[in-house]
Amino acid sequence: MVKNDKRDEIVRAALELIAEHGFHGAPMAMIAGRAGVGAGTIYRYFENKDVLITELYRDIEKNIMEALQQGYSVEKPFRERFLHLGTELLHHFIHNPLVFRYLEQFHNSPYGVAFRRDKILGTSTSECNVFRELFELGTTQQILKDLPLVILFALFFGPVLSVARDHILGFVELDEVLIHHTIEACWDGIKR
Amino acid sequence: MVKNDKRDEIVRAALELIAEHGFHGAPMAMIAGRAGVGAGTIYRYFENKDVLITELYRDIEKNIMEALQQGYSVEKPFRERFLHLGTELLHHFIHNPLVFRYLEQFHNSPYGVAFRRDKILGTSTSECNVFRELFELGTTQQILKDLPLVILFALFFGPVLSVARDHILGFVELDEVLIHHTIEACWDGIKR
DNA sequence: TATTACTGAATGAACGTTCATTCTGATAGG
DNA sequence: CCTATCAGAATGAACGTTCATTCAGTAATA
Repeated sequence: MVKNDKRDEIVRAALELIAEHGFHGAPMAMIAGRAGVGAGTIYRYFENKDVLITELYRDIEKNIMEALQQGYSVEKPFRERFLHLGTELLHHFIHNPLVFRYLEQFHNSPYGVAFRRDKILGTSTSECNVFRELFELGTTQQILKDLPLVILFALFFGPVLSVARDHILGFVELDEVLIHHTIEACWDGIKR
Repeated sequence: MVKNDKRDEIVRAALELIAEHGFHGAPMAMIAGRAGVGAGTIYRYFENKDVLITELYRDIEKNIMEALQQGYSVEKPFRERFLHLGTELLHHFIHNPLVFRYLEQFHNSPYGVAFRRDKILGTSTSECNVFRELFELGTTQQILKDLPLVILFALFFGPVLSVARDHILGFVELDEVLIHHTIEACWDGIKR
């Protein structure tokens, strides 16, 4: 009987604590406590802390991927598709601050670099594929600036992540209008 | 008796190790080893690890500030001033990868959030002041988009930091042309 | 009862920090 | 010129703490 009950509790507790305090501020004992299980129980579900961390990351990435697909259609015009992905991504971060904070912790750690390498250079089945597809189409169709994909990514993800962070930290209150303007500004940055 | 001999060695070692391995991957014993001093010697110059870390941060910030001032003149037209600051900042990061990596470590840590709060909300004498001044001027003169300062910052710093990171990690090779195009694209994002 | 799931005290490694000791080189007395 | 004295710089082994992980024992389930 594979009870995901406890596994889910462990993952939830890990997300909360790591998002709030970072990897080193979230000891296994604390995660176990928050999850309402014994410290040893975690090791029945995850080989070690690294595995817990990376599996949680994959869960999150899958969720984001699914959220972005909603209402996305290759039929729509290019610009509309871009605006959709941008606003959806920003929405998702704003409505899931724990997820966002976790991703930040993850990306700024030894774990993160290897994953980013895959995402930018490789052909991993990651959240970026839908973006990669769109951006490469945009450059070949001369809709976007003639810049390396990595630069275009930076011009888009850079502001989106910054803005999401500022919102979550309370430096700015993003509403629908502001979100829209931000993504439009990103568009101005990448469009030819 | 230049008292700063050992202090400088300690700071240099801390910069190298923390930039490369993060705060938790750079134990005091390792910093001492790299600096060629005893472990206890560090505590003659710095009260504890936190003080070492934040003093190193202030040193770095001061250097960047100075680098940005070079060739900067409030006489020049707005756009030119922006392009100057942008390219100089990017140059500085690219030519000082250890500094950049250290800043990333710092900003993504408990230390960083408080500092960012100051930088964005407060009136600290930090690297951002020259940017804040310029951007506020740009909005009042209706040169830049009518967006909160924080958003404009995100539209500029977001891409610059992303691109610098990608260059340093080897995901893209930035040359003069590419740097210029990147900063121009940022300009497109923020200009009205 | 047999098997599996769970627990949390025990373990050992790693860390920041301390402090008794050693080193260094300047000064003073002879 | 030599040697004794000394202040403070430097050292690194030792300490106490924290953490991930283990495992012997307990509870639940079949």
